[in-house]
Amino acid sequence: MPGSRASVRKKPTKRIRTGAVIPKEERRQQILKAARDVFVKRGYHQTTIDDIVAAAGVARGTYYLYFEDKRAVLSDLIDRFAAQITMAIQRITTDEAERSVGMQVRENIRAVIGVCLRERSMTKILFTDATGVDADFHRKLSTFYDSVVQLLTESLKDGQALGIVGDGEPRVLAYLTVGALKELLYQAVGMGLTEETTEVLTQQLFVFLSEGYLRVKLDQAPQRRRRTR
Amino acid sequence: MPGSRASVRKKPTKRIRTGAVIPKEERRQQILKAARDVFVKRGYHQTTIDDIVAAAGVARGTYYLYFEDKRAVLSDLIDRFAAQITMAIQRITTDEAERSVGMQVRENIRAVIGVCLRERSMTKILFTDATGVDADFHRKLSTFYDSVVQLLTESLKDGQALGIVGDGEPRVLAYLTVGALKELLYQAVGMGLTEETTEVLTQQLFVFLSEGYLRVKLDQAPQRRRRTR
DNA sequence: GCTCTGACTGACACTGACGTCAGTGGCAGG
DNA sequence: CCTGCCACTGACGTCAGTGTCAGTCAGAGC
Repeated sequence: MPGSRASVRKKPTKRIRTGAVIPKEERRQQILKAARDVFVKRGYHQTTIDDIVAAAGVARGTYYLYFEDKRAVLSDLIDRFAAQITMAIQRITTDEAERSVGMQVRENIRAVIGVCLRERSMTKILFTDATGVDADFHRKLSTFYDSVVQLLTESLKDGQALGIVGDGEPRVLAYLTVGALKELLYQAVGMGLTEETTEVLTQQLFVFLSEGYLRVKLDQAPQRRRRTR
Repeated sequence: MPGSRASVRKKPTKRIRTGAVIPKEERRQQILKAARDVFVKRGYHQTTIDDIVAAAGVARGTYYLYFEDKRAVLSDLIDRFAAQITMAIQRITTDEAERSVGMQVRENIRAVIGVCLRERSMTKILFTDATGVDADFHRKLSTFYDSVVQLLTESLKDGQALGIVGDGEPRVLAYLTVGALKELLYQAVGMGLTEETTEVLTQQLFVFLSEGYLRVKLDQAPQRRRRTR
């Protein structure tokens, strides 16, 4: 097989567009941005490398100078987005007097919603494409989710010890919370809601976490504490 | 191109396995079941038709006798599953005295969780693969979700009129509820929980919807009713 | 026993996406 | 002006997966 590729290559047509020479990192960004846009429009699985390079205005070969394959761009995009979300979350403290726990919780909700509404494209990609790519990718994603859930779970456990959080399996409560938030964001982004609605959504979720919404008497099932009001 | 396929076909090797002749519908089920199992194991996008027919123990050609393409099996599987879920949900009535609204809500939660834990594979497929297949499929899925959300939204609206449901935008509350349930199910299935945990999960979600879990004073934000306890 | 039917089979032709790499040209340094 | 460098280009070979269809065979009907 060595050297057997002695065939004459047709010279690459006439004109070579030769995009302006551009700082490395900038070109990388250019491709990432293009990929993101195409992913949102067509969906990750429907997208081909050709789609991406066409959108980025570079040649197929250039793409492979910056990324291993299609997964690599997605991976990079998700990493950055996950980092943004992680950074938006602040660990809750009980000792600092100026910001009550309630305020801190609210602040976290607000921050996450803010990031997701600011990065609408990425939010959509995270929820609709990042899932079901392949086993490796799934592991990566799970790790991210787990870290969020883990943090939340611990906070809830602490909260329970302090009587700030009602009872229930902390991990389950964490899932319920994250699930509610995810769906809210997914739908918000899908409906085209922008950053301006952050406040409203934050409030709704906060109230939901604080008091639920069912005001109903259970006549037969085991009655739980506090049904008076 | 017409007739140009005049080449001699090699006779299909020696032995033709020729699976027993079997009632049409049965064979269809056989393929569906095999597809489901493979989808769960490899994920929809990683699965090829060859994987499916190998698992089903039929020939490639047979597959195309029963399904248009790969999407078609998935579509069929999801349709059946969606139907099961839809049927599990009972519209809530306020007039019948014997089963309180609370019980009916609980019953619905229990039923949905029951179906999903009984059909673990399908639950996993629905949540991890059904998303991001293609535009048409996405529309189909959205229609299903929307019908569920719509039903829930209307129920919540009715509930608010009766004072059974706290205030808040009904549609948003519906999203929060569905989101919480989805995540709970996804994680439960992922952790290998079985039908036996239905009761526990139902209880947790019900309590969550009834009273949330945050028991915290908001010192600065607009105070909402009922913070005493 | 013979024929006819139709479910079933699997080799084949085809396609579309992939990753490569020989070649191009702008530019910095001599 | 020349030369070497290197970011960039795009045509090419490859291949995995698809859908088809000529061919096979089991069993029903005569």
